[in-house]
Amino acid sequence: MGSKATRQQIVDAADLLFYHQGYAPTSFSDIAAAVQISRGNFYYHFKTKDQILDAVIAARLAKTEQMLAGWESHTEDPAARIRSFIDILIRNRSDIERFGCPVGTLSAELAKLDHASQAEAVALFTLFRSWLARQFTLLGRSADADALALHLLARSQGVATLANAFAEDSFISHEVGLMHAWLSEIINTPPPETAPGGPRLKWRPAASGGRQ
Amino acid sequence: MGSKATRQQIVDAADLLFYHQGYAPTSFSDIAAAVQISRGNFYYHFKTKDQILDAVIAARLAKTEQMLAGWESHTEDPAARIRSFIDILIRNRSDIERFGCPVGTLSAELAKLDHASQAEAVALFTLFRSWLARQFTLLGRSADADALALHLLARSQGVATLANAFAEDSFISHEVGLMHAWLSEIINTPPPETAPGGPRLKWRPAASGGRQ
DNA sequence: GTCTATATCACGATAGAC
DNA sequence: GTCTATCGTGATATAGAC
Repeated sequence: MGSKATRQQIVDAADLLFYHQGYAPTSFSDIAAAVQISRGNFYYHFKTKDQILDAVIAARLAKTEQMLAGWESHTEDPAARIRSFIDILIRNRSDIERFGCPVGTLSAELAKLDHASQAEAVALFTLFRSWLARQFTLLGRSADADALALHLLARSQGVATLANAFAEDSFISHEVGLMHAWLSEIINTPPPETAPGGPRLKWRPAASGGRQ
Repeated sequence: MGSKATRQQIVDAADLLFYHQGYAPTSFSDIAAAVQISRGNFYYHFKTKDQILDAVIAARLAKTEQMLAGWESHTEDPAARIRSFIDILIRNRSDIERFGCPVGTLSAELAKLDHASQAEAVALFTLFRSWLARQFTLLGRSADADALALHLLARSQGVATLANAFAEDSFISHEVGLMHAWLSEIINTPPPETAPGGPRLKWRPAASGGRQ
């Protein structure tokens, strides 16, 4: 087993533990035990705990970029891409009910700790924010694309927080339904600061080429 | 200075520190330093850190009940009461941008810690939830009052989380505007599972007695 | 009720053998 | 690259003087 494999194992284990337990409460011993290496060996790969955090955030950024790129390549329809985002809440439901959203809870924890890497954690949010804003722009909402992106991000964050607190059966699916309805209304509503009858959609469904 | 005063000082200081730093990262020394007493004296009032947490949660519950009762006594209009809830985001904006929502962040942290008092932290959410549901019931939405309460709670939680991450000028006020608009739409929309023309509002504004 | 002093332990981090 | 052994610190918590 090479060094890269061990380093990767550490990052993966830390990623999971930071999500499940939080950053501050997770000790080197916890991570070392999960990877089944000694604490001493640990310091060959990372000098400080902060370095592990940075590596975990970098890994999450890369993984998230990959996911967003995957959604973009999967369909040309910006609305369908946004629906992929909304449905994260469904796909990750059991994890969210137990541990909340990995982005939101890490950002909140680092903010309280006044941690130097908080800005990098927020970059994870920015990744979603920019990507969503791009999709809304493609839908002809360039004027308020960023506001719509923030709104949708906030909605999903709130659902994650309350699902974590209450973990009730139909709450997430109900709220996801509301978010889909909201998106449909956005699509069928003229954008702000544009006279009715003006350019409505920058994106139009292809005649018959769409997968869906 | 009597013992009750010292105990109260400890609870107040712990309340603030748990909000600002989080529960786990806050040490006895931090609290003792804030109250300016010795660590030894500390243990005369609280045997364990968990006991302080319980006292802090109990204090928050009492304070929240008082706040909600105050809103109820201030106006008979359930919609105005709900607007008081929404506007917390405005009133506490600077704190929320720095530390997030005290209810949501504590609940999330205790969930990750698998802490025994997590249920009591969730009780804080339940306080708002039941209160909001009662107001929606008064508005004639008894069929979906709880769902509306959860929805509004989630919206405000999401706004708090993103305001904490980004802390941008107009985000909170913009989202609060959307929440007010949503409430107005709720009021002017026939409730579900009730035929149009049926009972719409259980509460009606007084002929001229209202303050607003 | 408040203090000083101390016990005990886990933490992050280092040194050095292999 | 991995290990054992260990240091220094700060944490919770206790004991006992005042």
